[in-house]
Amino acid sequence: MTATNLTPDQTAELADTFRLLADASRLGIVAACADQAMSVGAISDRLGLSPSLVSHHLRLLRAARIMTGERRGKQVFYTLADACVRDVLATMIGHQFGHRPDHDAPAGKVV
Amino acid sequence: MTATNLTPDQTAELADTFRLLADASRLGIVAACADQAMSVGAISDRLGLSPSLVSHHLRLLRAARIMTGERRGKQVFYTLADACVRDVLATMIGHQFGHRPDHDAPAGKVV
DNA sequence: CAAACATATGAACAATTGTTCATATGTTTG
DNA sequence: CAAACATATGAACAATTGTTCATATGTTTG
Repeated sequence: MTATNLTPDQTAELADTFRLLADASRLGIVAACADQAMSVGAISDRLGLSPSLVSHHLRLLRAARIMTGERRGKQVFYTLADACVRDVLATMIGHQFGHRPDHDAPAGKVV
Repeated sequence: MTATNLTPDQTAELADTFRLLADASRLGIVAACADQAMSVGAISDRLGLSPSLVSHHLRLLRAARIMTGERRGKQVFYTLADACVRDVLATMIGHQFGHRPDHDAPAGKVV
């Protein structure tokens, strides 16, 4: 399946997945849990986000099956649900950083 | 560089990139141009989007250096700027499709 | 069982953003 | 140069969404 042949439905679904990675708080949560499972409180502390906010975001990530949570005592530990997002992150990190994107190129003259 | 060690700035920057892929119209444009350069009009026809809308989106994709345009006569042909997005798309398409995501899992009981 | 802790949820609001419509800019052809 | 075509841009609006605050649910410990 090549990227050119995506059905509108597949495109929309894929866009939905990207949308969940398209917020700094949420992406931070995902990245923080990429290597080891982390409790909500630990994520909250690490990223400096309120536990409530982290929980809200985790709900979205759970619903999209990007992350899963497992309760251990009072705490709930979250990890990436599968290798997919990890791979995407690895690809992005490998490419993205190195050439400065320097936002907002003048758009007038294209050529 | 592991995903866990992203600085807040890097996280925000990466999220910005994901945000551009997080809209069905824009992702459709990117996917359509993944294999060969396409004119604005051709993209517009293929996806059933107004030329104006396509142009607006292309401006964002250009500014983020995800796509580049080259004028040939009256038309401007667009392609992916580098292999990065192509790789990300390939990774996503490889993983994502096959296991139905079936949105909105009940969130109450985590375990 | 009550208290303390950890996480989850709902409502409300500000802010962002995708789309449309009208118009401008750039390019070729008669 | 005027007309026709292709693309780009700006303003305006509806809709989506991230965050906060208050409160609820779940779990352990005295």
